[in-house]
Amino acid sequence: MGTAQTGTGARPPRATIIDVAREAGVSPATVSRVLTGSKPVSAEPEQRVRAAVARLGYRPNPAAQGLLRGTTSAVGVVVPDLSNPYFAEVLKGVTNAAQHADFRTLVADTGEKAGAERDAALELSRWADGIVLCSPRMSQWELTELAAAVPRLVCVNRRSRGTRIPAVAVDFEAGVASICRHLRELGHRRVAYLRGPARAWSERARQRALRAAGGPDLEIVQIPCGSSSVDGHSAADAALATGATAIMAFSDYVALGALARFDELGVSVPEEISLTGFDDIALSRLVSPRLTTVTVNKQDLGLRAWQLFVDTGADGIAGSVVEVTPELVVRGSTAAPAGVTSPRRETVHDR
Amino acid sequence: MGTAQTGTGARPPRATIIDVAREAGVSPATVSRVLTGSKPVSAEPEQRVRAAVARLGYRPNPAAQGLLRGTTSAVGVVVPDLSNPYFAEVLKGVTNAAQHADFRTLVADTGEKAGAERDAALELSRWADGIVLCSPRMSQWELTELAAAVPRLVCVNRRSRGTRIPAVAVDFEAGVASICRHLRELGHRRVAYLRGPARAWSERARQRALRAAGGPDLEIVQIPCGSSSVDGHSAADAALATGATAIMAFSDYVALGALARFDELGVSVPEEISLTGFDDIALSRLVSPRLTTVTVNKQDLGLRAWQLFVDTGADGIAGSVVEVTPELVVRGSTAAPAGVTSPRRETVHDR
DNA sequence: GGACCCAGGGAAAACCTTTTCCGAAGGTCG
DNA sequence: CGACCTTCGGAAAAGGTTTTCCCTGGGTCC
Repeated sequence: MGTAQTGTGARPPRATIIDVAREAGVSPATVSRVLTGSKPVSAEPEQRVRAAVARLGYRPNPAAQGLLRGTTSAVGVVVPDLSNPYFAEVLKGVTNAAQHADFRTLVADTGEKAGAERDAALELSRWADGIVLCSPRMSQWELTELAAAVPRLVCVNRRSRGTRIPAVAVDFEAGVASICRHLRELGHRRVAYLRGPARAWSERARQRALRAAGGPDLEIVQIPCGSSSVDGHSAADAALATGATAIMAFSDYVALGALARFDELGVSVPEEISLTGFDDIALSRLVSPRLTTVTVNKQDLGLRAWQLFVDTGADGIAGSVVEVTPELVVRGSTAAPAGVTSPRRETVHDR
Repeated sequence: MGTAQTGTGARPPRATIIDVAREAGVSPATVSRVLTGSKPVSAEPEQRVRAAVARLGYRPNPAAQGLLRGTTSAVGVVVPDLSNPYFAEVLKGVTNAAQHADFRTLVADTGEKAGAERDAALELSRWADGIVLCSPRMSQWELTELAAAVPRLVCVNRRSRGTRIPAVAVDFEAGVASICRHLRELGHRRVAYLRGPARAWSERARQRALRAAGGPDLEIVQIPCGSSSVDGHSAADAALATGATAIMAFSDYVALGALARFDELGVSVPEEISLTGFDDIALSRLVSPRLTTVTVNKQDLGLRAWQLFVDTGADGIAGSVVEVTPELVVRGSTAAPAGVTSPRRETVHDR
């Protein structure tokens, strides 16, 4: 009785617009007009068409529509690693926005392999009207070439100065700057920085910020590290050895690894050493002490990428870059260094 | 010089198979045969075709292929919440397997709204050859009806006894049983269970296991809770009030919330109370103490769902159900209750 | 040397929808 | 009352690919 086929066995071939037309006693053109509203249809045939559509459970074949319109109503999202909650959140942001606009989302995971990004994006772009490329690790040259080959390309967390590739990126420099300011105000003078992957664009942005923030009243010691929590775990000892009173990690993940190591070593945070992260992932609120970090709304990042995607005309113009300013959130993992009376300002909370 | 169009301005319309045929001096049929290998083509024309394809950067239009073949080479994945790393991992498993088979992955996020699942799956199924439905919250009746309306439907973590819907599910009962055994062997006699969402199928499976495991030597006290870490945080006090010596949480997330609460209260784990999770998410290894839990390979879950998807013929037969047995992993959050000398078996590690 | 068979390639249909073009009918204004 | 305009709906083409059908040419066997 419903529209759904509840039989278990052979599935009848899907009804076409011709079946509907026959059922309603009109031409296929009329059915199309009723469904798309491209041209008005008088009430009586419209009724018959709608009834026939419901009766047959007809839904237009997207392939045929796509063939004719030359457009797919889909957006492709390419991420380095779906296991990373950061990218999962960005994907969610894009998907939700796209769903709202009746767009489908295609997803590809490159497994953190820079070499796979190009092919994944190219392949996905056949099935989509454009691509959202998250934190691409590929070279600048490769990216430029890709942008020319893909109808619409939007980058997340990768700005390329020379090109006109639309991008939405966290303002890493502002984030690092606010962490540095926070630590300096607490009285820290020597900070160890756990570096991210050298090839990552966001790491280079952080380095720029560190050069600006470092100075006579804030010495920054660089420790090679990485982007995973085990990297942070391994690098923690070297960071301690520098004699720094605070450690600034590349990301929350890295910071959590370091935190686990300190726990093993019996080094108490923040009493003996302060620790900061970056990104504000969900876990950072669950560990003890809760992590002082910089928060970025990852779903918002995805949403803005979508908007950029929409704004970018099908002709591929528009090269706007959206910067998202992250916010410092002070929690329990930072304090004044031992021997320094904490400055009496309760709300260091940046805006 | 390369195949990619590096010009910045107007994008030329994509080359069609007819352009290639003209360029190679053959018919479109021959081009198709070269590319699909559907019929042998002699060496000399094949060379010309391949050269022309490379020169024009031709790639077949998937919409046209889909229209003709009646198939999309895509699989849709419907998840309750992409922010949940659990589902992100399952998605990754499906995507990787699909990528291997030259399939695209479409994704939809229902925002944990059971009412949205049906429509999302139905809509996605227009663009895909089938659907992988993760932890559906919808009613049994609705699920059965959906299975009839979607070409191929595979469920993850939801078995429905009456129907022949292929499914891959964690053996929650075995997981809960192994946790209970572990706690009993440590000497615990009274355990508080932080319940998951009542409507979740996996919660009902856990209840079955608890009924089997509970008995004179193991009393289980049920505490209403939920599935998020804040739920665990809130329910922790009630669990403590029961006087239980161990707490079994619905999931790792919930357990982490409870752990954070214990930290606030100054209740030490595992000395004063033992705590267990379920799922073994990445964070569980980073907190202190590290969480005793049951590990399930979420990507493997996705991979097996894909295999089931492949096995399920286009005619929709096959109703096999794959059960994945989770493994107990003992870490620092469980110990013998106070006053009980820990039984001397170092490796309680289940198989 | 002739007949038959096989392989290779071209023409055209089919897949399903949208949209343009056109024809017919009805209404309105002169 | 007639002519023109408007509105509605049908026929047909277009969109790009695959595949079937068929034809031609060359090789082989008798």
